[in-house]
Amino acid sequence: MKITSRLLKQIYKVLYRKHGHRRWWPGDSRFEIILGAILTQNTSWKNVEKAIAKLKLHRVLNADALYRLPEKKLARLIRSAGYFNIKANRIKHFLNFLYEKYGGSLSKMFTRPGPLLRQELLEVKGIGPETADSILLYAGNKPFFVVDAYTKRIFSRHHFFPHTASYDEVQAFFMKHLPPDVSLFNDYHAQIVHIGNTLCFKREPDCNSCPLNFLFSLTK
DNA sequence: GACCAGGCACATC
DNA sequence: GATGTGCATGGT
Repeated sequence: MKITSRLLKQIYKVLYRKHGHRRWWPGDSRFEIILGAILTQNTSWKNVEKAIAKLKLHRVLNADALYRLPEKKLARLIRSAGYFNIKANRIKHFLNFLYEKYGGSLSKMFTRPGPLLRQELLEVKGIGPETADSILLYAGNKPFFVVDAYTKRIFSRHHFFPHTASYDEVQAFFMKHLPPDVSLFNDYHAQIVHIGNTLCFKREPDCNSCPLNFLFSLTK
């Protein structure tokens, strides 16, 4: 318990020393962060950036404009992010939720206590646990640890938990062993994505290019 | 041309 | 509860 906690903190320290604070989420506004969280579902960030740039170019990267924009047009604008029909629909579901429940105000939405807001977000079609937690943490500054494919892959491969662990189990693991610090949760996830993006994923257990093998070699 | 990317909903067993 | 499938573009 204590050892795991120390190890997780140590891992973060090594990553922080190597990369500095990653300054996440990339985005100029809370609304942009939320949109990015939906657009990046199972999609590389580069493709999302193009879609966001297009929304900016067409001056619709705000709740009011997007709420009024027909879904078909939205789908065309976000084409580069992949799954564009599905994602346009998901964005519309979120906007309907935002307007019906909070009059279109993110400030109002984020006055809601974290656990309650998380529940509400999960009821929006198209917002699953990772997207909800990304919204809560990166747009709302609420201490929810974001779990993604890299987090599961890297840490299960190093036996912190079985690879079959569910999202909630993995999240509970990190939140049990780390203090509920928004800045720490913010950067920890960002660091994990960074090593996930930059290092290889060979299947050999002793591959020194694999993220945590690489980390442990630094901590020795 | 195969494989992957910062998931999610839905069907089926 | 676990497992499989569709959704889609763009980079390697």
